[in-house]
Amino acid sequence: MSDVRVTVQRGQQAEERVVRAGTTAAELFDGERSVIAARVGGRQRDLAHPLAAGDVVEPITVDSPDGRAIVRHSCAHVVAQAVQDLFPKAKLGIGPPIQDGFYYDFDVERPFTPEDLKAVEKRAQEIIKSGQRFSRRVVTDDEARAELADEPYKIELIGLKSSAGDDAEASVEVGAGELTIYDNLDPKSGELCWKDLCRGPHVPTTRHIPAFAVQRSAAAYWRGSERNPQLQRIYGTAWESREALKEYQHRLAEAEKRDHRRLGAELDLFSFPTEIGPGLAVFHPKGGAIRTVMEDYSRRRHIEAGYEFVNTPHITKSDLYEISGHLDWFADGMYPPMQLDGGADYYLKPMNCPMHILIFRSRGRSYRELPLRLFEFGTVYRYEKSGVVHGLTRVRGLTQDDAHLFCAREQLPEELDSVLKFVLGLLRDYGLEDFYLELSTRPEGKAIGSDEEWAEATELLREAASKQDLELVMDEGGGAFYGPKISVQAKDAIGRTWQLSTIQVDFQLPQRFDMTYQAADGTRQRPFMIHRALFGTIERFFAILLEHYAGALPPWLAPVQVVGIPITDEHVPYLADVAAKLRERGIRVEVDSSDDRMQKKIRTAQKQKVPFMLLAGDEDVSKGAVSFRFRDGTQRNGVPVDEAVAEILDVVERRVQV
RNA sequence: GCCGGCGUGGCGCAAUUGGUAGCGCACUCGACUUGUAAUCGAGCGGUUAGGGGUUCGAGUCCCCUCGCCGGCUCCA
Repeated sequence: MSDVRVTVQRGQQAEERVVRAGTTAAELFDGERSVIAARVGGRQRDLAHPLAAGDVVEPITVDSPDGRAIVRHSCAHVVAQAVQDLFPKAKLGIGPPIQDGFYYDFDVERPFTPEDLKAVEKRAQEIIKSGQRFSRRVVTDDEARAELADEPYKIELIGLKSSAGDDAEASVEVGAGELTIYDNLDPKSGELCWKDLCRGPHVPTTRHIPAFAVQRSAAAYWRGSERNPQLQRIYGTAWESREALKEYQHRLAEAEKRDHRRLGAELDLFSFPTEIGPGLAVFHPKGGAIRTVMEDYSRRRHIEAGYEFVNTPHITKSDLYEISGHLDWFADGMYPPMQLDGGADYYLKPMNCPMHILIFRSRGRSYRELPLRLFEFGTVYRYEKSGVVHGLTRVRGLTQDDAHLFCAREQLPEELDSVLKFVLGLLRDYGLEDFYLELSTRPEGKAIGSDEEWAEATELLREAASKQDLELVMDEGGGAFYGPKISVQAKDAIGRTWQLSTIQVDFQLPQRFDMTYQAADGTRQRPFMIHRALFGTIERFFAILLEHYAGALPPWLAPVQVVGIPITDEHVPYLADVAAKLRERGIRVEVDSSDDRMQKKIRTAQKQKVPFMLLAGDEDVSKGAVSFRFRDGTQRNGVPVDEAVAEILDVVERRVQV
């Protein structure tokens, strides 16, 4: 056998190695237990892959993003094998790795019960322990069809591969080019235990799945279309170690504690009375206090940035949405109309833009007025499908902090740049720091306007986005029907991303509504329109902030900023005086004069996540002082009242977290 | 909209094989007056989401409706 020369690449370091021809990646990384696959010439391969002369080989370790995905993909196979062991009639769908885990879809006679899932997890554990080998085998389409005659969904995927090439939804199973089947072989006898159509790669044996858990089951449409049959999907997770799995489960528990629906009830912020209807929230006094601060600060900043405030009604005749085109696209998502005034259809308003356009159109407009920036906290109603309403993040009645900017063509680049800067600046003031931008382009098949208009609008947005010194991600086909959009994606305190602000360039509605202004040369010109929501919706942004801060809002946003806690009843009047001083300066302060003991009052305020507790007993009273207790449990005693007031005011005015 | 799960006082939970609803927190009243996360006692509060059925008897079993939860689809 001849020798071949290969390059082992580790990060920036490359190492030349001479090995026997036919040497596998596994042999190359012999003894490196964390290596579970390799990238050969840029393509992910099994460790059993034989190397060829000139190959550049990179190890893929189990704790890398690619490595985890491979472990999860392999674990999905094990779960599928377990399911078919326990439910021989189950037909396989697809089973890809996803963020933090994997799923596998099955066509089964009845949905899985919690007990079924326990049994599946147990069986999967046995399979993992048995150390079955993942063995790759290239097959022709016809061979695959013959072998998988009992797996109708797999057959369909093979058909997709030959017709559509690299179909995204089928890619994990069949990939592009050659078709492969992975056999799971018994380590001792070599006997075939299970097999699945799959592109791979996989870990060498099931023992290379260090830690996993079956999480839940849910229905999912085959190939993501509601016209297709529903399959039963099992979600699971897998990690490089038991510790990593534990940490992940801990993260899930933390996220659950931050759930805004839970915090909303615990902190008495809002509720969804069933008497009102799904997706229709009421804000309680404390939630109302937060909203008011959010809105007031936003208003102030909008005034500073040259916006003008408008107000528009909540219902309208259908004409508006016929002209705008919303009725063509979104009639299903609107509340059905009421017939009034002898036959006119009145709709609850699902969008503010047409109304703002009518304000623009209410009189002749001059170029001197542009850019005209109209802003409104506009409440709209959308008939979201019953299965999708979710806390405050997906509701049926919502308030957009909606602005429409009307400007001349040559003002667009400057206006887009400044609105992006404005948006990002304001989001930072609310405590979000980590952003990236997403550019959504024309949605195929459901868009109005010419290719040229779309291209121009998209390019304008791209230029504005590229000036912001932020990562820009493309979202092909994700735009609205009337124009492309930039969305601002923000990461929260536990690393989840939320789509917040959207900025859209719209060439269409100004045409549809025949908007004009008079230019300097006396001609009539068509204005350009930018749609912009900053929070997106107040309700949703409220929820995001609540989860970001885990309910412990920074003092400027906290519904109750200060609670006075007397050591005994005698000290209530003294604290009432302190509270009055704070209240005069606009601080939201309460004195707990209940007949609870002082310790209990501290506990109560702590659980309500109040930023400042001010305690006062004889010692403080005699010195004209108060004692601070902060949310983290630390305290500062004997602070002169004026100093305490000044400190609280300072923190609130600077909008910092404590 | 689709699939599955769930629905017990304001909140969190309990109630052996169907036998007639209980606890903690909160709330009200009383006592206590205390220096940094729960004082003690008493009391109020439920047609077990709503409706129908099976049964001598239903919170427990069956059906329908409503709502919530987890997903899918959707998201102007």
